[in-house]
Amino acid sequence: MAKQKEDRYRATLNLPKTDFPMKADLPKREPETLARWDREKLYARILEKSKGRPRFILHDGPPYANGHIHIGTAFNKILKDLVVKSHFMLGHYSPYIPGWDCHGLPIDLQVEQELGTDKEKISKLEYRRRCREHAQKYLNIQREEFRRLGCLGVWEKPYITMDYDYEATITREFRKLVERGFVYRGLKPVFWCASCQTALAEAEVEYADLTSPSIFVKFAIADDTPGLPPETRGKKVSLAIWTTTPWTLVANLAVCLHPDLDYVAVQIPNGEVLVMAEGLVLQGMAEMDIEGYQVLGPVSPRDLEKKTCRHPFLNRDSLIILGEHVTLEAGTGCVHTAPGHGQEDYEMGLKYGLETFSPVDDKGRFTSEAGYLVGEMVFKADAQVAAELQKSGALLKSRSISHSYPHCWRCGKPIVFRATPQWFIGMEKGDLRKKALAEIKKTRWIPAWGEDRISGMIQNRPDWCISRQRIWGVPIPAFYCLSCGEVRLEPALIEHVAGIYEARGADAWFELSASELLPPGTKCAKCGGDKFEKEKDILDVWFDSGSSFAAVCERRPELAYPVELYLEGSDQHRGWFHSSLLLSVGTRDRAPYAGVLTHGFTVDGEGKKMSKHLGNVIYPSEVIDKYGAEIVRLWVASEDYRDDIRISPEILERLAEAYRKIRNTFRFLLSNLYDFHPEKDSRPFTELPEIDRYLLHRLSEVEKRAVQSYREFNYYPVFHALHNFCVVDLSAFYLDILKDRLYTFPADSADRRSAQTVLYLVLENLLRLAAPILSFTAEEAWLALPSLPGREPSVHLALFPEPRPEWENPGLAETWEKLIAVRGEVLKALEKERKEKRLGNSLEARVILQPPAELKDLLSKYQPELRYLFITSAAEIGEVGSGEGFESPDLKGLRVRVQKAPGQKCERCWSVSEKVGQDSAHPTLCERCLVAIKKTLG
RNA sequence: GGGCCUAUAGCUCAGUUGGUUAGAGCGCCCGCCUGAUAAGCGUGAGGUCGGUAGUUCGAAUCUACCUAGGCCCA
Repeated sequence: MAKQKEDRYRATLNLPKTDFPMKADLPKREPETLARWDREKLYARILEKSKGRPRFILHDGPPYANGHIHIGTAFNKILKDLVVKSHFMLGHYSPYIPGWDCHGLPIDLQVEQELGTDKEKISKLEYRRRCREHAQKYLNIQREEFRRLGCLGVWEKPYITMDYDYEATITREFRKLVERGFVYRGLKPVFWCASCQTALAEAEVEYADLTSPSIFVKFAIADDTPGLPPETRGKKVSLAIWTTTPWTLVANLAVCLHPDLDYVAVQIPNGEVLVMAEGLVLQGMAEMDIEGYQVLGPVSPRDLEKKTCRHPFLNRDSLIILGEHVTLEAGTGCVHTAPGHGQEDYEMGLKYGLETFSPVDDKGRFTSEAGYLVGEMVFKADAQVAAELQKSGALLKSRSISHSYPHCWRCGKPIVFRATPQWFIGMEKGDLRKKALAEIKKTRWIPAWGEDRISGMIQNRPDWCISRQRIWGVPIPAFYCLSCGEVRLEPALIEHVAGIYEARGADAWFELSASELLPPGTKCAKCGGDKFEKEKDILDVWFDSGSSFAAVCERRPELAYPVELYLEGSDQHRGWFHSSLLLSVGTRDRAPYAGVLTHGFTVDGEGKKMSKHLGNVIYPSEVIDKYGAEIVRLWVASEDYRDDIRISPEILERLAEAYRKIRNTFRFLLSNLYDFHPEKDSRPFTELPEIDRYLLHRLSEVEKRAVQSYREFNYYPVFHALHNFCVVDLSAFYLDILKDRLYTFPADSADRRSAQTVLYLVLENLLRLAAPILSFTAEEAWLALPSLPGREPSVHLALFPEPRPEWENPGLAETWEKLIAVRGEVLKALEKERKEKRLGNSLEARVILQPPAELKDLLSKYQPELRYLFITSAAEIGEVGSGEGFESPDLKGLRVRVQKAPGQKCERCWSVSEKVGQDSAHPTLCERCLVAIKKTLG
């Protein structure tokens, strides 16, 4: 209590007081808050409280249960949390059920690698058990990582695609598609390892240099084919093609030209004519060692379309087709096309109705369809094909080259591209493509260009190949008759299997025999046989996650179908949005969502992709350890997610600074509310001083802006509005001016209580507005608010502030904005004096204003307020001679003179007054403080 | 190579239907205060709007091309 001499009156001031720490200590405090939320079952209470309100469902896109989360995953989850929390506070029922995608290749491959050669020793069932374990392990890890970010949701009961129930639903959704006739079996080329006798996924293929034959071959065409120049008449004309896989010529069905490239007919010394792309003549002739050739004239590729050429050594024709994939990079511009042996070839084959011809068996040997080459290994057949070409005179040139070629990552052998039977969902069946496109139009895409993007993809995509030759997934529930080979893919049988899955999961497919999986007494409809074999393929994982609207939204009582929003990165236009749309349209004739929001990808400070190689990777765990999850949340809220999202040490440092400013503002507000009881001390709005009402006007503007932005899923305007309000309106203006009133006026005076009324309202409302973003800090400050019965025990149980029309006062705002502009000029004048070393603290000053005509009335009217507004000891209206004082460059005609304020500095309030010393009992106090302490001391 | 998208001060963002010296906050420089103190306040300096060429009386804002970057295909 014993104050120093110069602090005699300190005890009579109402200085700020609070336990709310300036230092956030987020990495330490956040886990404590999370634990408390857990204990108090905060999320259950939120759901309970909002039950019955209009639903707003954000359906979670399941991340893949593999590895730790990265900064992009964190961004995505926090963005979802902003949507969900803000919609709760907007007055919705917005339950969030997180999910995980558990089946699929990445886990399958990882488990396979971990097993190494042990894979051969264990059963498929045991293998799947290990995959399940792996998925569960990472699901648990990621769940903790997501929770640590402060994201709320039903974490104890998420949806999991490997749950038995979910697996049964996948199978039932598949059944519906079968029922509706979307599913068919067809051929499609896949990577095939002849040594392992297995199909390979893209990820299982490694590229390495390989020496291959490089041959140029003639495909003869009639000399009177339209599109050829007249000079070719009577000559032997051929399309020249180039290939590095001669054996695939056996399966050649077409030669492809680019519709828009220039082609020419070239006569070579033996009198024959070759057709090739003009841009490749020079290079091609050199490679074929042909000299002395002569270009006869242009060839029109479009005229050649659907004409035929002659297979070089088999007794059949090949079709001439057009494709945009043809390039001038190598070869001749005429591309040998074997639909059974190449992806582009396959697609071109579909387009032109060619057979997916692939006369090669599992072991990489030609089948009888290949005629005399039957039984021959395809790579070994290269030489025989070359010999055949030589014999028929179609071989232009043969040499060998070294190039990059796909190899099996297990056995290291070169692989082949080979057509195998696969299961498909037909895009044209039941107008699937058309219906999907129509549904896209009805959906709200945020940003709007998402519509073009996904429409383009749906427009151009081939049929969906849904079969995968792996183990870790949901089996395709087809059966094959062992005696006649007939395929059985029937709704009733599928439904039977789905029923089994409910109790035992899809493992049952591997555990039970075909007869155990089929209803008793099932017989082959064709041959009457009763022995069946199970399909070996599983479903594409996109089928799993794409079924979530059925497995989750329709089945969880708190959710519904369709939902309001799907929200993921823009890669999901090809992924989850896409598969969900096709499955939902295929089974229910509508999109599963009313809206789809996409965000960009996280990149570094320069806008470059993050990679270990570049050393620019930022890990969420590191940011959390250094700054806290709150800063990650602030980052998510501060960036415009429509574009790529940048993150760098500098960005984080800036955000940490912005955070400190906001936190300190909260703290300062709290520290001046220690003796304020909202119920009994609040002053009526109409009796508040003008500046207080002006501040509430500003607050209502910020509220409107922020709430509107939340409604539109725009978060960075909220961040900017809150930050700017704290910095500009509060810290630099209102609070700075208010200190005098808060500290020096009697504690219970109307003036001080008015100020506190505003501070309380400002803080209480700012915390609500900040809560979705600064979930930890808003809660911490909320709990430090002066107590008020009936207030929600957590800020996350509160709603956003209601609009306050009575606070809005544009006329008042206009007046005060003018005063603030004058204030700015006065501050410049004061700063000028300070530079001249004539002034330190502004309270040493008296300012004299000479206003221009348009400000004269205003400033005269507010003259008594001005000294407080400027935080000087006096402010008067008067004459300032030209050339004297400070002339405002912005407010034309405003002149400001700064003088030393006359009198002495009051020991208590520090302002300078000529009336200091009037009372001999308090010789160091000014007139204002005399009044104040008499009230305070009684 | 194709589809979709992005490009305003060191950072995060504003810039209505093209029209006076392109704005805000932060950061930075310098200074003040010491009753928000690992705080608070103030002044100031920084962009010609990714580049080029057009349309126009006039463009950051419209068009074309180019460059850089991102996602998805190939």
